[in-house]
Amino acid sequence: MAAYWLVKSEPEVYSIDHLAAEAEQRAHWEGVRNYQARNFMRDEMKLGDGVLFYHSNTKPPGVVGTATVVRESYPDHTQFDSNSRYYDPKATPESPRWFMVDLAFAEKFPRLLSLDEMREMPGLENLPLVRRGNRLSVMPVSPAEWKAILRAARG
DNA sequence: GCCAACGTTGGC
DNA sequence: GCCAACGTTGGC
Repeated sequence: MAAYWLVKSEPEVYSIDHLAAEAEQRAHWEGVRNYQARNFMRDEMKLGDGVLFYHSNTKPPGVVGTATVVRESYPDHTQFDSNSRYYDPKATPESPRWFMVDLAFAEKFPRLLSLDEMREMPGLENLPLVRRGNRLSVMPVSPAEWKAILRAARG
């Protein structure tokens, strides 16, 4: 059975509309530079998994839609590119440190489901997103949480 | 723009 | 291997 995830992105950098506008509506999920988030992508995200798309650093922050994992993990090429803001001088092609998956656009919700609303919803207490001080940019979502969020966001 | 939270780095 | 300094995230 497919698993579920949530990924964060600053919409000014990369929004769900950017993803929907890509060729074939799919893109590399590059630039993740946190080990815990990387491990989820590298080891656990599987083809066909569902992904909640969250807009951070915006007013208000919240979940705006969903995507699907269409390619499992492989090295993030931006770690080798000294011109990239994601360059990592300690990474080599022989021993890559950072990984990414490919995501395809699936759905844009009729409205943004805000972080505040999710904090009020029963059943999301264990979602890292709603925890104070949380900074994880890729996190697992349980089937029950997924269902509750979709129901609330679709109205 | 501020700043709390927290992950990472590097000196020892 | 500890931990202070530092940098980043991300809500507000």
